[in-house]
Amino acid sequence: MSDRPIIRPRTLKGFRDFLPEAMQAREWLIDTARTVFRSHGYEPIDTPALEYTEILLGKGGAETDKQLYRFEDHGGRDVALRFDLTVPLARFVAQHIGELGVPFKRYHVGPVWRGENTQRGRYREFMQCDFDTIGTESLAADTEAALVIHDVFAALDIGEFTIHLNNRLVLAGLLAELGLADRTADVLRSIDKLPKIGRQGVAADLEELVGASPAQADRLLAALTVTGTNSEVLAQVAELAGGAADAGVAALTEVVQGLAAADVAASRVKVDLSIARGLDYYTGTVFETFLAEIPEIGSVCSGGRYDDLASIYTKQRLPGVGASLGIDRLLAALEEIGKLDAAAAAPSILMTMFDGSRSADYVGLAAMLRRGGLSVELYPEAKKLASQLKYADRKGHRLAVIIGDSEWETGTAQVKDMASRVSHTIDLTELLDTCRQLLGATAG
RNA sequence: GUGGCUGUAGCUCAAUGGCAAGAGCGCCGGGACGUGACCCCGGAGACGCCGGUUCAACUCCGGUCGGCCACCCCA
Repeated sequence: MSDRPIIRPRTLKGFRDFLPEAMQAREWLIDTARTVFRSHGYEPIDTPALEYTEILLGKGGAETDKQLYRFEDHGGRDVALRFDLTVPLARFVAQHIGELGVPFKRYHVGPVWRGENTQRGRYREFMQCDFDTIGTESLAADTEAALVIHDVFAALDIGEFTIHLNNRLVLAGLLAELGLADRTADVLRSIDKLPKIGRQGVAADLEELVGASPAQADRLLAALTVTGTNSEVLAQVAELAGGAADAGVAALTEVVQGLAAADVAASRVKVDLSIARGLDYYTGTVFETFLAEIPEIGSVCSGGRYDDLASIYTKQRLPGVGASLGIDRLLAALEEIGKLDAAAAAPSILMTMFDGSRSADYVGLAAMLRRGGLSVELYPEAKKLASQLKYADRKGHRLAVIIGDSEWETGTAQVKDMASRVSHTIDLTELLDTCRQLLGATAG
């Protein structure tokens, strides 16, 4: 015993520990996404957490905008932690595209860091999960990206969802037609508030902040709030834009038709011209994904097409399309609507320990069961049985194997079904079969 | 970045300017000493940190480090 003062255990603001329950949910989510990515031919990559600051900031990048964790390393280099996975991807493809070839499809799951203020669902260290196709302008890649989003959410089986589609060219055409093209960024920021402050609010915003005339605001909002089936919406918008949006409308049409051909339910795809976010950055198709049960948390998977990923690192033009799954936001949402229970991967058998001096025998039996394809955890000490069973209960084990002095003497074992509390006494030689049978019987 | 709220056992929450800070759940032990529900008994365990006011602070004030909420900003 030392009387040294102890250091208070704590984590930095915005940084989190993950307990097993939370971590299992994360792994389930990421594993599911990974399986879908691979099924479409996306390959995994990783890049360093730390990069040269100039790589991350690019030319004249505003450090304050990115809330960089930036410092000088031991060799005097100016370095920083990555704040997203897109910039590292740009550097990565610029550096390796020669050996990779195009099209290059990758997914990347990893932590990123931003020193910004924390709030609900926003941390300083958080996980991003991106997938992108680099090096092709074909709309087939856009369609595939949307299809991947669809397949991920279908595989997660967490209720209905809708992928909202827009195309930057449609809005660009509309704005050009209305004479607002020179104020695109401001207009987009206002449009973005549509769900929050409503049509009246945005109209006021457009007039006051952007300087649009009431007529301009009205025409723009009329186009954005067109309703109907996807093809009806597209037809109306084409008309409202007077032909200026034709390229965007054609692209959207092709993606929508592609998804239909892949048997994606029409209810899960919605052409939505009010999606403005990210349009600054994207140049074509734009996606956002909403969960039917909990739309208020916003998009849980967003992305789109960009013309040129890596122009600051290479002269080769590298267009691409991809999206990012909001892991933290999605998990928070699933917890809220109680969809995380199924995620707990329960181990199946707890081997209790009665006599510490025979621990080798318990180890041997547990190993035998594992060779038989079962998951077995051996309790590490000969604590009283009630404690061991309680532990089994807490860990979600379905069976407990109990072998004490009397069982050793008779060459038997007790196999206890945790749920029914029924204990079966069987011959030791039947242990594997009995466990298999009980697990099979209670599984369905 | 701005404003508001908040910080008591592992968790969720009480009370109080003054010698002994309570509960439920959880944990440990026992009753039934080899069977996880329930019940009974017993036990361990806390005022985030620093400073100030005061005869006296867990309680008031300030700071700090966290947490929550709204806004701002951004994907």
